[in-house]
Amino acid sequence: MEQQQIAAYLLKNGIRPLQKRVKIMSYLVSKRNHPTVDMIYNDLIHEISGLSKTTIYNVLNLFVESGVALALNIEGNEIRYDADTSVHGHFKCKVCSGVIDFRIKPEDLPNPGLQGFRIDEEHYYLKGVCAFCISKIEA
Amino acid sequence: MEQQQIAAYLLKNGIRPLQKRVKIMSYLVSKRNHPTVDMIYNDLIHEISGLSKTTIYNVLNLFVESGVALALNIEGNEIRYDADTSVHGHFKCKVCSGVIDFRIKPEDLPNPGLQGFRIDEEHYYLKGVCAFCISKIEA
DNA sequence: AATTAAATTTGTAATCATTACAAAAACATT
DNA sequence: AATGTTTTTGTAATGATTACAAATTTAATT
Ligand SMILES: [Mn+2]
Ligand SMILES: [Mn+2]
Ligand SMILES: [Zn+2]
Ligand SMILES: [Zn+2]
Repeated sequence: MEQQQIAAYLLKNGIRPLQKRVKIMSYLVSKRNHPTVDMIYNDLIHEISGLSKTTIYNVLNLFVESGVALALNIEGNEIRYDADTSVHGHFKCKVCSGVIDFRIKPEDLPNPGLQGFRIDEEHYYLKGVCAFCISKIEA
Repeated sequence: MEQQQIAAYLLKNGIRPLQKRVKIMSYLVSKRNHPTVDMIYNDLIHEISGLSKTTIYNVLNLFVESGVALALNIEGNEIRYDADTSVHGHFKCKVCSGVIDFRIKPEDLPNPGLQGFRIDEEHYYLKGVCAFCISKIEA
């Protein structure tokens, strides 16, 4: 996606499309790697000189509050971020610690039967070992 | 459940049923409140004199590794523990921060279609506002 | 283009949950 | 009781996140 499109997308969601915000969203959208703050920082520090980790925290928190990113809490010690806000599932591999998507139809998620509750977010997380790591172990 | 039964249950799962371990598991089983380490500590410190928070961490980690408890990472800044290791869903209320169960049939969870993957854990988390908090807000 | 006010970013310090570690205590075995 | 092993404890270290005030950038106005 072009930086232009990303700027327009942010603007439509009430976020002023400042340079660093566009770069961070652009990173999320293009890499699709469910990164941690540290991963984003280590990748973007080469591209954006004088980037602060605090800025990444600020921008990501803004993105989550504004609904243009999801914060994934698959494991207690790290938050991963996702620009894909559609309903989909996540698998985390214990070996390579990669997080990958799998598509699910929202209507296929089981009905919780919680009468009178307001549901804002649904997360479906799986943990295990990915096919790539299994094949490496067997070899 | 009796302390005797809990001791037998721990033993069956390869855990020596020491006093503090039995008390902590007994707490989890009877309260069913998905507590944090701090909640357990603040409740049990009255009952067990000289209890250390480190012990609770040690024991819970042992429980999770041994498969008699689940660690729930619904939000990034806290881990909650659950002695119910069956497949079921969790709802966390943003207002009262309570975590409640909802029953789901394992076979009702959508198929991720991850060919060649080994899946060890499945977590289905919902977030929102519970019926009780909604009724309080409306009143 | 210079002025100004508001919003954003930065760097550092503070916070909070968790883990590391070594000494003390409890436990089991002889 | 003596010995060796396991568990618990208390404190210090770690690591991720937030708080905060100063510096910078941005956008609007002269
Ligand atoms: Mn995703
Ligand atoms: Mn539960
Ligand atoms: Zn893997
Ligand atoms: Zn509530």
